[in-house]
Amino acid sequence: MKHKPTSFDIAHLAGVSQSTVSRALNDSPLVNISTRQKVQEIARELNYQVDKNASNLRRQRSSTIALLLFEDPTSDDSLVNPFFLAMLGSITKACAAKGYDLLVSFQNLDNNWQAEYEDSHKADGLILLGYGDYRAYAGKLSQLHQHDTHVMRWGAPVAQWPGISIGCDNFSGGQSVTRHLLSHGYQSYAFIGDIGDKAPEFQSRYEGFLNALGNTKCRHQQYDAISSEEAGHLAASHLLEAPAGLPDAIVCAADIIAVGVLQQLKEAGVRVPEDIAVVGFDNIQLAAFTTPGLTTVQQNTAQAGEKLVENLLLAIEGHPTDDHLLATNLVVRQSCGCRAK
Amino acid sequence: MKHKPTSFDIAHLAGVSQSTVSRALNDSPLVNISTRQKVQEIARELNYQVDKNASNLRRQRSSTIALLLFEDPTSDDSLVNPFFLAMLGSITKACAAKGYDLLVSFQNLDNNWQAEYEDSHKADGLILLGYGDYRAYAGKLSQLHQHDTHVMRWGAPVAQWPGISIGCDNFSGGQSVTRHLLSHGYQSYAFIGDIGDKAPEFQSRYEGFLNALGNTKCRHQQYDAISSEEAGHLAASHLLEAPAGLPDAIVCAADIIAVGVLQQLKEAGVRVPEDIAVVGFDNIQLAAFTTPGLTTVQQNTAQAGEKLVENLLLAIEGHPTDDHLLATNLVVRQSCGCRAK
DNA sequence: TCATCTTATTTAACCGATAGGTTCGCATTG
DNA sequence: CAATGCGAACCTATCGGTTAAATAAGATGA
Repeated sequence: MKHKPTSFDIAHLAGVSQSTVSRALNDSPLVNISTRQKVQEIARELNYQVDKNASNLRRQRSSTIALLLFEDPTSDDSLVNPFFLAMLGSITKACAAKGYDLLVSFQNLDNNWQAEYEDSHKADGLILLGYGDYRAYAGKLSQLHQHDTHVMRWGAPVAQWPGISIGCDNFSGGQSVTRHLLSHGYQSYAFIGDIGDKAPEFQSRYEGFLNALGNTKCRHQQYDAISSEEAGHLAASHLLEAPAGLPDAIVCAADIIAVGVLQQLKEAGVRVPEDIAVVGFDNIQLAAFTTPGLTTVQQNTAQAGEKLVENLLLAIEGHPTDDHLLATNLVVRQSCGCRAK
Repeated sequence: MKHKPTSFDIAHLAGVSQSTVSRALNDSPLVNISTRQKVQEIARELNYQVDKNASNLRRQRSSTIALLLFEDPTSDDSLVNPFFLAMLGSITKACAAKGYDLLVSFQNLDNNWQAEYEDSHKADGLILLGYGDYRAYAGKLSQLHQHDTHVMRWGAPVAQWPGISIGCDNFSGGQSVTRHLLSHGYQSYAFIGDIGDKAPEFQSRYEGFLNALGNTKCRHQQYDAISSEEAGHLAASHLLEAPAGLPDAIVCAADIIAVGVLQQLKEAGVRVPEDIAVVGFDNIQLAAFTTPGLTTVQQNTAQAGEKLVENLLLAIEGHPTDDHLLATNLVVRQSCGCRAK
């Protein structure tokens, strides 16, 4: 057998027409159960596989989703990435469960995603996973939206931005980790992380932080820092030099920042958690290996992937969906002052 | 304009036949340069994109490569993964550069990859990226080979296994890191890592280790360990209990193992590198954050991705290729005894 | 001037599966 | 006995390109 078997080959062997084969393989009730089985049997023997391209062409859909990862070249991706890998894993699995394939690509903002993937029928919809300076692609988003592309974005919902997004509940995450610190009895707090428009996630975390402190008499301050170790260094040294002295606890908007903070404190001879508590956000794998182990907030990536895929498929089928927030999970280690396990 | 523009729409607008449009868009010299430009101009205005499915169907190729990640459920993937993400990044970029798309999927060994991807014309070839117990899929490999699937595998070449593989030069990597330790003047060595058939990479690293020690009078021993932190713990405690006492230096077959070793040594009150040197292999991101920083061997993932894609495309085009080893790069930190930067 | 060769386009045959419409055969019913 | 109903399988147009083969118009040469 030199050439790949087609449905005609099966039709010939089964003594039926080719269209009957197609129906039989799709388990159509229009064809008698016995012929159906006979056809399927032959298909199995021949190792027959329907040609995806022919099928897609005819059905005008690809049963494929494109996952676009876009990165801000200025950010240190080697430290952020693991989170996306976890997402990738859960997204591929969710896609597979729904019978969709996943096309993955790293993108820059210049590309015309709509044209590249949806117009060409390479994919039925897009999932955007990005990090870095978000403002850069707000314009892109509205463009996609205008084209009626089926898009699902990972990240915090932003009122001004068009389209649907799925993200973790940064507010309650920030709230719960702060409450945990409060339960230790700490009186003064510092939040390290940008809270401007370009970092909506950090902003929500900060709001959760503020909300938790709410009616307490605790003092608090805030320092800017992008998502990087260096920014953590810098912010920590500012804290160390502050005339007011160190707070009891530091809430970092991201684990990477916390890692930088821990290093800086260590250099300065400040002990964690004896002298000061430090917590992060993200639960990157590194968090389990810092000394002391970093108490942090974990995002449910498995659920995130499922939700993204699920809602995207709904959108493709024409059902309207809405933004969605996923619950976070407090991961307690030692940096908050809890005893070692 | 309600429906997606097709080549017929362009043909109509340009006043030429549809086939001329197709040729013009493919920059065929068969069509006059002026009509070519006119057609391309119109296509641009309409935001036309060729339908990938139609094109693929006719050309009998998909311009897509499938990347199959398969994992051994017993291994702790959260620690191994970052390496694969780096590979993923370089592979997507290499594919994009060659005009190929990348389909990504996590797989288990039961699936019929050949049928799933190549027979269905979803992809023109496969790249296998796996870890864990390699024996499990040796059989799978020969199956693929029998089917003449176009496959490229990441990993050490194994004589008995069919198919081509691209891997890093584990031998010279093990050799160079061991030589570096020798330059510190250490006299006795331990290698931690499995050296059986199921871990061909570790085996090569071990051989490099032995080769470096070669004619020296240095003593050396070896302990089994799979690629996990726990295995590192265990091996280290064996070392600590050994009547012969601790060696001067430990070469771990993987960074994760080294991380476990470092932890165990720390608990036992053994200082690194003052009392004993420890080195790893892989340069996982964690290696930069251990205390002390882990000296290790880095694999060139960017080059690896390129080579995998390049050779796979060659295979698809029918040109025979051969196994390929990539150079490694020694990353010196403090755990080997070198001063802090 | 007519035959010959280019060059530019068009015609038409696919690629392989899907789905709407139709036909065929057989059983039921007025 | 002819008319009707119905399930099962078949016929055929179609999806949107690609490309070999056919054709038309224009240029070259004897």
